[in-house]
Amino acid sequence: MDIEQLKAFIFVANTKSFTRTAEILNVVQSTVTSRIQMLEKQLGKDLFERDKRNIKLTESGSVFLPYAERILELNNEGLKAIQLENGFRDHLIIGTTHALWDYVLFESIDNFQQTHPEVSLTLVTEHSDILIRKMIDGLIDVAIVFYPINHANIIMELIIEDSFVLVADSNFTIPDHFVLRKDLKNYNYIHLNWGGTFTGWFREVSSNQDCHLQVDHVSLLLKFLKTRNGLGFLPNAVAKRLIQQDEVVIVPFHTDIAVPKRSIYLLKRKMTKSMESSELLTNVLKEAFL
DNA sequence: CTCCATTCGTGAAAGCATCA
DNA sequence: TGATGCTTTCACGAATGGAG
Repeated sequence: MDIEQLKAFIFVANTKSFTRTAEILNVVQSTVTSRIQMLEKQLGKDLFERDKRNIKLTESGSVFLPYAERILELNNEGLKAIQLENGFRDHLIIGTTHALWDYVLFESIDNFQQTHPEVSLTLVTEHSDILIRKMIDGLIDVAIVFYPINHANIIMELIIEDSFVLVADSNFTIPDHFVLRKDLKNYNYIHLNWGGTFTGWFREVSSNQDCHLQVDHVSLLLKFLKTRNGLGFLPNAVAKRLIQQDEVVIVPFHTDIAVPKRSIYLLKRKMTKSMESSELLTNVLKEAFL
């Protein structure tokens, strides 16, 4: 029995799919099959009931699942304990997206480490779906993501219901009237697709018209806002910090199609160790959004 | 160092169910 | 009924480890 077999078992149990598990673990599907088969052979029991279309845990599988999760957790704690040999009291791995690191959480994390030198941190930058996978896999302790998740080993908390604002570079001359959606193309609109509810909303707002320039990173958007004197949408949480820093200004925007909300969630792995540090850190992270 | 057995992962193909 | 999706099986190659 090895860790890879246990991971395969836990993922198949959670996803109810060998194929999905293979995608998550970055192996071909038959590898998942053989790992499960090996595990079943070693345990002398079937872990899954397969019919031709669906799979579900057998009674033995259900009994074994919490033990498998505990073994994996112990393995991760062991790895973490080795990392802590260099004298830190705790080590936490935190993940969120580029935009939130750069424009919302950077100062808070910086301050946290200065006030808590006994806690070593590893910061991970990924999209929400990958962060959630890593959380489930026990590779991340704390994450801030845009999608909710329901998992036995993860505590989820809604931080804020964010929204979007139209912004421009701080040198932009704000018009004395509301910018309307039909006006966007006359204002050098630069598009950054924020995903989720924003995608559908913007499609409606723009009447499915392609944008002249699309970017995939906030820093790039800011550069173009400056050089092209253009407009672009930012989440409130990101815009707030940039307004404080005098980088951007809000441009009054009016639309008959309500600007969508976007929930931001804090995910925290249920841990037996590092609970105190994790609590301190998550409070700091939450405060950054106030 | 070489040989050989074992283990592991891969792609292709087969078999089956579901759905339009 | 064909397209699609899912799991299993099989042959193959690469990596690994033990024996001599």
